[in-house]
Parts: sequence; structure tokens; C-alpha cells
Amino acid sequence: MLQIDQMLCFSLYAASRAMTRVYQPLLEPLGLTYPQYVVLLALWAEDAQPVGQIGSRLGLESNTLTPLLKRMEAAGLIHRARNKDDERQVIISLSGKGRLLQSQTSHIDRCIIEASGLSLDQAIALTAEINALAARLMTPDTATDA
Amino acid sequence: MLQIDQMLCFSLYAASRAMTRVYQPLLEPLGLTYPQYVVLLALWAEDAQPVGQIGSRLGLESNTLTPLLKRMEAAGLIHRARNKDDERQVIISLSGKGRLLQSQTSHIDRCIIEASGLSLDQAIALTAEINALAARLMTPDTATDA
DNA sequence: TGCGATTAGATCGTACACGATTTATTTATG
DNA sequence: CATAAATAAATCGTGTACGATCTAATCGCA
Repeated sequence: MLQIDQMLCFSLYAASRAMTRVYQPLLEPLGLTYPQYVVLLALWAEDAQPVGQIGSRLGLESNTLTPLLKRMEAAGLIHRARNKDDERQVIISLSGKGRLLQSQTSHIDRCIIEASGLSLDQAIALTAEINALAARLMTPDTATDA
Repeated sequence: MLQIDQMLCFSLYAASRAMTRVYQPLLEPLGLTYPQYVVLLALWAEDAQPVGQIGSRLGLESNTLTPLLKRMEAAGLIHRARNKDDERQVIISLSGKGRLLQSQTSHIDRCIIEASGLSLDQAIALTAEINALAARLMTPDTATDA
């Protein structure tokens, strides 16, 4: 009984790391880590975003993103520039190199789907369930006392 | 279409971190991090395991476990001792303090179940799906070329 | 019996995560 | 117009993850 939540939390923990390990050898030839790839996904969907917007999309704070983005800048993947209209913001935009990488990732998508062993419908359903769970976990519920 | 696997991988990544964030305030009063709690779960299930066995149960290598276990030893939660029958192995066993902590974790289980918003059946089913996915991801499949 | 191969942990370097704090900029208010 | 409150990143410290390598102990087999 009481083991179930432990198993649920542990299964997420283990599955997430397993997924990262599947990505790693596919991303390594591109010189990317998994979190860096996720940032690129966000930028391919919408270029030129402030750090905070990327953070809210990815659920990461500036204390994680700032050094990560600096490494991506050093690798020539992105540009970092202050917003002229609001000097507090740093706008992250794709470099030519960062934009070109997108074309080299379609085989990655295929490999992951294959490794997951799921049909498209199954993947969609499972993703929806996990997203719903994550959304509930992130609501400031009555989880601290009772 | 090609976004699905990205959504699946990202949902796992985000859900795992969300789960850790739910645990954090519950574990902090006990002086535990989430990975340390997972190690304790393994030891509560079976005391006196070598490092490598804990690693295979948790999917962690010695390069992660060794420093983690040293911190737990420093915190007085566990003992580390060479196996007399095989001096290569380091046996990890619970201290009295580490054993006692188990009794203080039942409310944590309840809080997590509540925060997940899942019924027991739903939690079991979702855990099984995620475990099956993780198992497939961990098989050395044809994921590197095609 | 002896020595190369294997195995178990430990060590090292790099890259996240994240709580807490700090700095710089903008906004709101008197 | 001045300044306190709010906001956006950056910084700092601690704790995982993990590839690569190292060391010590055991095993296998001539």
C-alpha cells in the first residue's frame, strides 16, 4: 500500500534518467547535453525569448539557466543580449549554428520513439497522464500539513 | 507528430523534478535529500547491502553513490564497512538513527499520494506503465543507428 | 602457484538543479 | 520628482548524475 507512492516517485526518477541516457549518445555528436537540447527545443518553437520565459516553459530558475545558457553561448549555439526596452531582461536568440542543428535532430526523434517501444497513441496518452500528474504536483496544494 | 517523443521525454523530466520538489519540504525536516531518502527506502527493504547492489536497484553508479553515502555516513544515518569475505565490497547498513527515521515517513507517503491526485489504482497503473517504459529504454536496443 | 582478467569502489572533472542572496532596472506611489 | 516595492538575472554554495580513469582485491586458468 504505502509502497505505491514510493514506486511512483521512483519510477519517474528512474525513467527520467533512463530517457536522458538514451538521448545522451544521440546528442553527444552534436555537442549537446539533454538540458541544452531542451532549451533548443524551446527556441526552435519560438526564437528570441527572455531567460525568464524559457525558465517558466521549462520549469527552471535563473540559477540553473544562467550558467547553462552561458555554456551554450560559449559553444556558439545562442546569443545573449539585454533587451533595449527593459534592460533587466536578457533575450536569448538562436545563432545560425543553433538554428541549423534542428535539421540534424529528426533521426533523434525517431530513435527515441523506437526505444520507447510505444505507439504514437500510447505515447500521447502516457505523456498526457504524466503531464496531468506534474500539473497537480505543481499546484500549491495542502501537501505540507494535515 | 515528431513533437510527441519530445513531449514524452520532457514530461518525464518535468514530472520527476516536480515530484522531487514535493518531497523536498517533507524531507528537509528529517535532514534528507530525495536521493538519500531513496537509498534509505532500499535499506529499509533490505539492510546491509553492498554499494553495488544498491546501485543496481537504484540505477546509480559508484561515482554517484560513494559521495552520497559518505554524506549519509557523516549525518549518522548509515555505516560503511568492508566485507570481510570480499574486501572489495563495502557493506552499507542502517544506523539506529537511520532505522528510526522510517517511522517518521508514513505521513510523507500520504502527502505524496494526496498531492498526486491519483487513486491507488491509478497510481499503480501509471507506475506500471512508466516502469515498463523505463525497462524498454534501458535495454540495449537498436537505438544508435538505423 | 602465479599472473592476467575481472570486479568493486573510489576519484576526478563537468554539468545540471535549486535554495538563498545580491545587483541592476523598472514600476508604482506619494 | 524621489524612492520604496517589485522584477529579472546573476551569483554562491551544496548535492546529485555520470563519463572516464584509477586502485585494490579476487578469480580463472595455465
